[in-house]
Amino acid sequence: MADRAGVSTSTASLVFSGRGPVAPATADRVRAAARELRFSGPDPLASSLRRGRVGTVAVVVEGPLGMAFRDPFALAVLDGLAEELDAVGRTMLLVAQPPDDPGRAVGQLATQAVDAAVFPLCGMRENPLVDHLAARGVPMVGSGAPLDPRVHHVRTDEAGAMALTTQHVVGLGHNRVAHVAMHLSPGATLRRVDRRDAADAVYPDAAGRLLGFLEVAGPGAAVVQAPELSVEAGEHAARLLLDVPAVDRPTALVAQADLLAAGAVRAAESLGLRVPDDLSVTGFDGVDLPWLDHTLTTVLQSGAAKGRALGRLVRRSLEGEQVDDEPFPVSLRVGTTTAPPPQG
Amino acid sequence: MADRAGVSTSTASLVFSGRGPVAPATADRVRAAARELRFSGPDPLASSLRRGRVGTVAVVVEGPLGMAFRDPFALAVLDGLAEELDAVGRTMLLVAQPPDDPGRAVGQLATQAVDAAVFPLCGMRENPLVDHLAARGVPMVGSGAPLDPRVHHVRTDEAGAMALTTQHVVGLGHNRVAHVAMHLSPGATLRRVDRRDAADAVYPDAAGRLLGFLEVAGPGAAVVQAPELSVEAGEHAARLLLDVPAVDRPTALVAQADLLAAGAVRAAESLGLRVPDDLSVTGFDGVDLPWLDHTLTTVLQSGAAKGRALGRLVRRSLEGEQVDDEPFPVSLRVGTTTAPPPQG
DNA sequence: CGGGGCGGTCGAATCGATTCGATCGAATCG
DNA sequence: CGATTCGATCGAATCGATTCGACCGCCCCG
Repeated sequence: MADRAGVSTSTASLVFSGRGPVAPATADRVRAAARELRFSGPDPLASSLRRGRVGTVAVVVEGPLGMAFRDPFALAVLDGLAEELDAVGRTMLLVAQPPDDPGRAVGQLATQAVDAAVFPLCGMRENPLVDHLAARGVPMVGSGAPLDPRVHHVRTDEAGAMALTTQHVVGLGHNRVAHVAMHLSPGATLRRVDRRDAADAVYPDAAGRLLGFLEVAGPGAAVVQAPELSVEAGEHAARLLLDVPAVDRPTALVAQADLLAAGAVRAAESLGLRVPDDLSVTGFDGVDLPWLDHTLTTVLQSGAAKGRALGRLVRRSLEGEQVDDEPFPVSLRVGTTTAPPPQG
Repeated sequence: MADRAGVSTSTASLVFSGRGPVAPATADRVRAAARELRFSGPDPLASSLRRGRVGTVAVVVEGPLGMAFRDPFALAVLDGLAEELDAVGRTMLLVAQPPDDPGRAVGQLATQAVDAAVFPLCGMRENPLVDHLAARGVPMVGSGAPLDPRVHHVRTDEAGAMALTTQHVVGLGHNRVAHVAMHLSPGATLRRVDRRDAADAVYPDAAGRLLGFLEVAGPGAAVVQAPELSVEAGEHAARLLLDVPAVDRPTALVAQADLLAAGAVRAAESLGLRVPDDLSVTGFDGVDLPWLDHTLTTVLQSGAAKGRALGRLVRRSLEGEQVDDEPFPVSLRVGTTTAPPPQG
């Protein structure tokens, strides 16, 4: 402690925080003494303990970081969130919550002080972490379906959004429309699914989109679940749907994510199908895929804007405001991957 | 505080930390009282203050998060790091350090308690953050050139590694070999650079690789600097080198990163050049590019392994060991993007 | 039967700030 | 010239644990 400058700790504190009235001369003496003693500011821990806030917001992502951030959309959300949190001097504590052991994260966070927690990607239902944080009185915000009333949400109408692209291809005249869904639960495998699977789903965004699709395409439409959110997974899933006799082959593939849609485009090309002439493909998110030689027809939602919306919710919770869920708008972008179905 | 269970705070602490000897009956009473009062464990802040450790490691990345993590290699490093830190119960505090205002991050971290700091991607030289953290006595580790003696490094021989691919294409018979470099300094622009630029570079890894290339290819070889690490930037840079009369056109492009190399492949294809028949292309890192129809000839370094190595260095620093810099091995992977130069 | 050792519990000091109320001198005002 | 106010500074309580040394029975062994 730098009270070697001939002043009390109280005054030194006043100088560093810049709060109370301090004579300029005294302030200079304190700063000089601090420099001399190589004192680099007040101890963050002690300071936080007294003031009751840490300046840290937990960001919970599922599974390995490398996997979660393979999705450009997630990155954009993170960016927007960081921007908004930066503005109020908060930093992000990254917490990975492996789907196969969601309790681990509780142990991790139990010893961590945080001002708030964000579940930026749609969380699962019945997350033990939510219970823990609620007990500690930590405000929580998330995006995705409004699952838990203790979490404030940036809400997307997943079903309605998914209906946008589905409606678009149906409107183009397609009547053999199939669906590539994201994984509905942790550890999901590549397989066909249907309406009933939506009810058991752990991830409500995937389930919501699935229902939105079936609503428009009809309950009999073929659906394949991709085990993870990646181009490869999308390719495999699409191949399962496309590698059949031509008469049964869908003429349009509606995917739940751009990454999956990109995989579908690749699958089509490797099977000798031209997009969009032989097959229409749609995605979801509107991310930047510079290596893809098409502009995907997709549901446009700005990841950065979503991240900022989450950030604003955090800020408001931190200021003690009563916050409501906030709707998040999406729109249809018609690209170059959809066209009327081939003749005959 | 849950000493309503009829015990002192000391005993309650013993129960929660599981350290001292406590009668099973007492422990149960304490736990019951805790549950009853909805007490969710000791306050992390107070606990950290007393014990002197927080369980948090700062991870400093340059620029917007979304940008930093666009590079799959960076993600892999992060994953490896997370894995190793997880094992010792440490979480990661993400700190963005925008290159145009490196001082910002100091303000951010000044109010944050951390046990250690990691500069996972090669940091810049003369980082003010390093001064601040050194003053606080926070151990630091990083990868990249061993710039600052206060930072312990996982060290890669950038020049030697870059020589690997360069040597490979020269060995195949190429004598018009050009180079696509990463940005050498913040705010770099797409332009030709040469040996002299390496001396002024802020990012020593890019500079090291540039020197390694020139060492083998000769000081007269053409070099273009890409302004950022992305496929698009690589494509533009490559186009600058390739879109010239055929007699002047390089027959091999040696890139400093796989992302740039992928861009170079795209540039070649859009110019009607076949890879590897008309043009050989090499990369650096060995990341997974599922959408690329080639296996890049590249310098293989495991991002996950590098992250784990960083994590181990952190652990050892935390245990108070005297740690040395650690060399990190790389190897040449010959893929399908290199071949002897076209005849004539 | 008495002393040594041990398991269990408690008091009190400590970690390093923030902050409220008190104090004190000087300046202002009537 | 006395009373009031204001600005600057200081003391002490507080935030909520951890942990060391002390204390106290009880058991075991000589």
